[in-house]
Amino acid sequence: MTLLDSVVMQGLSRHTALTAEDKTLLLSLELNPRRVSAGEVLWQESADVDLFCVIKEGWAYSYRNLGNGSMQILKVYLPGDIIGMRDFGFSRRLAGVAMINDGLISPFTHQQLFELFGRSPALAVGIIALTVRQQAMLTERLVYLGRYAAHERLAHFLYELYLRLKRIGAVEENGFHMPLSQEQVGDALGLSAVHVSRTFSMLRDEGLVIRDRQHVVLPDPDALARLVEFNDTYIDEALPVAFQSFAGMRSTSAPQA
Amino acid sequence: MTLLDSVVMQGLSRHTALTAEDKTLLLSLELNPRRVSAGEVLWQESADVDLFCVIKEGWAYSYRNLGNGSMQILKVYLPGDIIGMRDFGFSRRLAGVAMINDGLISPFTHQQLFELFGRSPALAVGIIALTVRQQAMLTERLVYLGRYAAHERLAHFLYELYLRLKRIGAVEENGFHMPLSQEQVGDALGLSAVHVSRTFSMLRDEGLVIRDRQHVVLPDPDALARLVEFNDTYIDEALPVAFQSFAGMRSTSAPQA
DNA sequence: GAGCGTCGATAACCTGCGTTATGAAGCTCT
DNA sequence: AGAGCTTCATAACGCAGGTTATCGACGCTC
Repeated sequence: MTLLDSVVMQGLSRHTALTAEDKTLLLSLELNPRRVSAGEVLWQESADVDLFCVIKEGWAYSYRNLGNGSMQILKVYLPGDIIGMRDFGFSRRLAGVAMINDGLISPFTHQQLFELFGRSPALAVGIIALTVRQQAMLTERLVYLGRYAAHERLAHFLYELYLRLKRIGAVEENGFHMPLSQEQVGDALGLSAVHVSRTFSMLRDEGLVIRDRQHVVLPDPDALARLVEFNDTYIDEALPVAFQSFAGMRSTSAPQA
Repeated sequence: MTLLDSVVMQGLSRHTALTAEDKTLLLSLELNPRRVSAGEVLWQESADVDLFCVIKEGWAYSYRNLGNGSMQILKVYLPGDIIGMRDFGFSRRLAGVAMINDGLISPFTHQQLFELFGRSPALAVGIIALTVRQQAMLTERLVYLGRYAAHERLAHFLYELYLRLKRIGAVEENGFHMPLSQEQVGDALGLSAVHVSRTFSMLRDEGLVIRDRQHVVLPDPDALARLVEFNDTYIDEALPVAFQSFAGMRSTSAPQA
């Protein structure tokens, strides 16, 4: 259902125009898919940076284990995301990555990535743009951790998931599957599991979030968006024009407004 | 005292080998230096991304103004840092940037950057590596905001400044000039100014930080480093070998261990 | 050198969130 | 279907850190 190419290409072609050759190159990244099970650690912090992955099915998260025994989840990855690009440019992993539920991933090497970059500037630009956007999401979370209260953090987190899932067609009637435990949500938001539970109850009482086990419904997404003043620049905005020329593209389509 | 080239090149040559032509190209970025005064806003959030800057003198910070009236400082920039690369790949600024004290900056355009990238893969790799490291520092701050107490955040913040300043020769006898107000430190760490003051007093009482107005001394930096379990990977680590070949470098020097 | 504005220290008070505990509901294994 | 595990809801309690206020020290300008 979530084929690698369709998801990644959808993301890329949003930014740049892709030739048939580009598409073939992209597909070459997903030649070796592998089943992974819930909880499986793809790599640990400080491990050598040998490969990156595209998630085809399932959710994953990157995390840091801290000296005081707690964990900070840095980012949640959904189908179609590329994992590990954060470590591009380093020789050791800055964070571990683990699967949240069962899934299917396609690992590829540094080598493959460099080759793809060398052969297609358009893809290089597209992949770098995706990476930059992921960093922007991290920055957004930083702002929330620093300056917002628990209910705003949680609302923002859920709304971001909602938008990202909608883009990959995983939202139905404003509802989606959310395989994270409240403990994990807490680790992402810098809250205790207990307080996440309290905060869910609060959002429920205000009619903003309905949740039944792993199913979440946002009855009025716009109301949530207003609550968190959601800044969606980093999710959808097109590349600046200067990029197009740098990529030396045989582009036929104009960037979106 | 802090010439652009010496600082940036020092950072770059740590990662890659630079030819004479590379150095000339780099110097071309600093042809139009401009004096700026304390508090001056270099650009606002949402402004068009037209240029980037190298800081030659003075400190700056990037920030987000929030709907609830507070501000989150994302990152403090020191002499030799490149500002604005966070927005590379976007057409609007994701954050504003303002000067902390009087300084000297060298703005350069998208155009110049692309040209430099096209002419020197080594410089492209080096600059991207610098950008990636800055992102890693942001991630580190995110972890601290999420999971550490005030005294640990402050200690980490000061120790990071100490290391970065030492690299550019701005530390003398474990002391350095720190032009941030406690209000600004609070905005960076997600704390109130009052609590920053309390926390400074605490660290003073424990003999870890001595401060007199804008002068900060860390009597025992190693003790501080242990307190925050400082992870300095992202500050000094060399590029992975694969990068060297990708850059197609006429390299004569080997990367550091 | 008097007046003013900014910055920092400290105190008093309040609250949001962490911690610990308990019980209920669902999941898995046999 | 019962044992044991994990997840979640809710309550009781304590504390770290926010808020407000006051005062002193310093750095401006005229």
